[in-house]
Formats: sequence, C-alpha cells, structure tokens
Amino acid sequence: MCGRYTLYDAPHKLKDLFGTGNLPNFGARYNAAPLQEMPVIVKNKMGIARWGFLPPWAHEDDHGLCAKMINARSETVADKPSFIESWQKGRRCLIPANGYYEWQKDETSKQKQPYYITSSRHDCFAFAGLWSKHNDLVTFTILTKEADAAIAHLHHRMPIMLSPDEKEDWFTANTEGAAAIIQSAHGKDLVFHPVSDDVGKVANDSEALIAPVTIMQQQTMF
DNA sequence: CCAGACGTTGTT
DNA sequence: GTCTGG
DNA sequence: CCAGACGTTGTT
DNA sequence: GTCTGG
Repeated sequence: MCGRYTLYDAPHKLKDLFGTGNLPNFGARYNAAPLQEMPVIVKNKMGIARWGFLPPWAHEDDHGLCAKMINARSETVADKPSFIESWQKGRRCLIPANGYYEWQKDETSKQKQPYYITSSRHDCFAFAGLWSKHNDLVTFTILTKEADAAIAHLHHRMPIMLSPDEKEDWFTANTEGAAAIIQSAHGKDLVFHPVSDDVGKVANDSEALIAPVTIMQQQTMF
C-alpha cells in the first residue's frame, strides 16, 4: 500500500507548520522509498529515521525484517508482537508528506499504473506512525486503515493521514485516544492523477514524477 | 508446555 | 519480548 | 512500494 | 515464483 511518498517542503516550512523546535537538514524528495532516511516528528522535535520498523527484539542489522514492516494495520497494531511495545508505550510519530503513490493493478492486462495521491485540503499533511529505537537507529512504520470511498477504487487500504493541526492531539492522547484519532481519520479530501512509470525506479527522484500523464492503453501483441 | 514466528498487500 | 500453533 | 536478481567454486 | 535492495 503506502510504499512511496513525497516530501518536498523545506525544513523551515515544516518547522512552522508542525511547530517543532529543532530543524534537521534534508532535501526535497519526490520518491521516498522503504529503508531510506526520512524526517519524522515526535512531539515537538523533528528528526531523521529509517522507513521500516524494527521490533525491539530484532537485530539492528536485520534489514530484511525492517523492510517488511513499512506499514502496520491500525486494526491489529495493539495485538501484534512486533508493534505492541511501541503502541503501548505511546511511541507515536508523524511522518510529514506532500503526497503518496499507489499502483493500480489491472487484472486482465496485468499492467500497473502508478497514481499520485494528494489532499485537496492540506498540501502538506502527515502520516501517523510508530517508531522504535535500537542504539542510534530509529525506525518507523506507517499506520493504515480501510480506504476512504474517494480512493477505494485505486486501493482498498490507505495510510492514516492527519493534518498539522491534529499534531497536538496525536501526541497528548493516551492509547485509547490515539485509537480514536485513527478511527476518525479519513480520506474524503484525497485527489489523484496518473503519473509516469518512472516512479517505479527508486533511483528516480525529481519533480517530474508527480506530473500528470495521459494513460496510453498498451497494445497487446498477441 | 515448547517451538517458532513475529508484517502487509493482494490474490486465490 | 510476546503471540500462535501444535 | 517496485525493480532486479535469483549460484557456486575457484581464481585473481 | 520469491527474495533482496533501495
């Protein structure tokens, strides 16, 4: 599901938007991928963490496991051995983003069409997530839920997205409160458009990736 | 009880 | 560390 | 998430 | 088909 996203707002803009105290340095990203280092917010601080989650009992160098944990189902996150500690101890984070990508699979033609999804209401928002720490390595996962009707035909799951003004609630809530915030999260204001297949390649990372394209129906030779 | 997995999405 | 399956 | 690799022995 | 790397 949510396996690629963008974050191109400048650090100082994110600082203002989310009211964080410090200001790490990072550049615009149009194709953030799992296992990469990205900005995350925990309470009033912004830091850099690795996308993918390492459970507390896992080895720090277990990249394979980390890469498998890029998403966590919000419906079961409180029950899963991998996430239970972070959930119960309130290790929640926000992952600032400007949009994310979704690949729609066509069952008959077996083609994959990437779409870029944004919010018509907030040009910068945040995914809700959980973090974990091993020595100096901080990792994070993005919480998901059933897709809103606005994008359900693209994909039946979507990330939990919060607006900047929901930050305070997300971090001051107790576990029950956090669950309620997740419940109330929605995607009513989501909009999307098809983009180039170039986004598939992790090495591609430019503004051109989010430009709308016209879908060309590919010829089947046989 | 111990051993072994520990995740998601999507597809069947 | 904690849950599931046997 | 997608793209790309997917193996060993032995030699340098 | 399935795993790894990014």
